[in-house]
Amino acid sequence: MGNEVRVRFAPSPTGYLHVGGARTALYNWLFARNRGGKFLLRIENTDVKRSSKEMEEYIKEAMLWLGLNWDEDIVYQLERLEIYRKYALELVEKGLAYYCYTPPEELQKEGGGVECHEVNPEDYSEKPLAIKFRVPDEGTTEFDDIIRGHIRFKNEDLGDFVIVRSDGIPTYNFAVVVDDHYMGITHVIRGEDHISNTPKQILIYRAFGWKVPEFAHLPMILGPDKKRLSKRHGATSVLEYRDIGILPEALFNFLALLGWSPGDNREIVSKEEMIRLFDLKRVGKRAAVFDLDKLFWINSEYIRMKSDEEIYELALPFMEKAGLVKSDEDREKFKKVVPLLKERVKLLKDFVDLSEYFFKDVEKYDEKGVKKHFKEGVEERLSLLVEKLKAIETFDEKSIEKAVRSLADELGISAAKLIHPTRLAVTGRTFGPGLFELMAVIGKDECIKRIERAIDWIKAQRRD
RNA sequence: GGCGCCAUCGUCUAGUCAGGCCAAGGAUACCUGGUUCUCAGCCAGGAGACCCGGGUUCAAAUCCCGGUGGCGCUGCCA
Repeated sequence: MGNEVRVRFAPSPTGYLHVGGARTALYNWLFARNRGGKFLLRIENTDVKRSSKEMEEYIKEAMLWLGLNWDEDIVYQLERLEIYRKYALELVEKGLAYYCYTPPEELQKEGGGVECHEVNPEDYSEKPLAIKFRVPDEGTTEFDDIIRGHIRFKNEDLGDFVIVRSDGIPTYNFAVVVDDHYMGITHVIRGEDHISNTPKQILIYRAFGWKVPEFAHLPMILGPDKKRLSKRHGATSVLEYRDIGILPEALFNFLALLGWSPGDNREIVSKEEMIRLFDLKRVGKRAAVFDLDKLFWINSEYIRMKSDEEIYELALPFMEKAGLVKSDEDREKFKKVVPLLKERVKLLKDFVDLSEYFFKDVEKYDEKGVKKHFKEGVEERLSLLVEKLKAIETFDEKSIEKAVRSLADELGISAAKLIHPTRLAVTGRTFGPGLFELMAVIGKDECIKRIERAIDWIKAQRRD
């Protein structure tokens, strides 16, 4: 246990788990698994007004969905208030921290700028006092960041800072140190936005005489406009990606490679490989833009790697939610549809759009397709095809193809001239899986019905 | 403003620590051609980057300095 690696992810339950936080958690997780250490979860709920149990549950759900399991009991900051208080008092006794008073009116002001000077607690015994940490006027505080190398701050630039608020709740910088020490954290892996907090935290470690952990500050994740990723860039919550049909393995792979690379040219890397190869020293320094296109591409790769059965199970809920699959019969049909569409989808939810005509009547025909394929004389050709189809006994891919091609031969036209109008008649669309396999799934009677309906529709159009 | 971090194709990146193998490699996205009944895919090809300026060196994407730009922090938020 002495040199066991222990890392943590410490979200505050004030919002959903967004992709930036997820990547931080993921790197902590990979690092712990790589080193055979422990990955811990701490809920930083000291911002009582904005924290909620609901958000905590969402965060845990998102982590588990991604496969980021934590090893020990969750630590809740709010349950540890007396402990922070005790340690803060210890610093006051040592003269390393002091009480200060600010009139309540002043505290209402948003955005800080509140002045507060050292006071004698006995003179203010009835009034709420905050505790401030005393930063040395001189010298520097330095550390070696695993990712960024040596970083130095002048103490005079830091300035005294509040460690316990007048309501008795500790501030982030103080609670983090007390908790990380208590949890035995050996490596603090977090976002680059915490670099400037690090010297303050180191000063606190030293004030207690505690061992300072290693630090690794990860680059930020940006939106396409190079601004910090936020809601206005669209989906940022991990669960939103689940809900459009991103596979957890795909998001995991994508996020892991956003800032880190195993060094070879691979883009698709299994979780096991990542655990084996992960190295904080190979994490990049510069902020990365979150590229949806690449995520979608990775997702389509993962979809293709899975078996038809697995994809059926994963996509079924999307189909049921959309109301396309309602019965056992529908489910049987969808099982046959999956292999036809698996290579054509980027997201699981794409199955809904692309498979609609398997489950519903064709209500309209693609406009451009009509101009291109429903030309003079198609209705006769389609009628002849219907006759051929009616004669088929076993309505499978082969026999359908034979029927279509032989008719084309007899008419002296290219098969394409028959195939495209038929696809439009049967699916309403100009693109999709191979016509013969698609028709086999839809079934003989339904195909004939749809073609006849199309013939009627075309004739009706001619009259207008 | 102050302090800090960062800077390779549109995007993700390899290469930077240990300067030459880099007239900069891969992936994605984009364009073209091939394959197929269409689409997707697949195959082949194309266009596309070392932020700028100095310096060190026989040699710099790589080291040093300056500038510029982006981001972060600057709260009794985390």
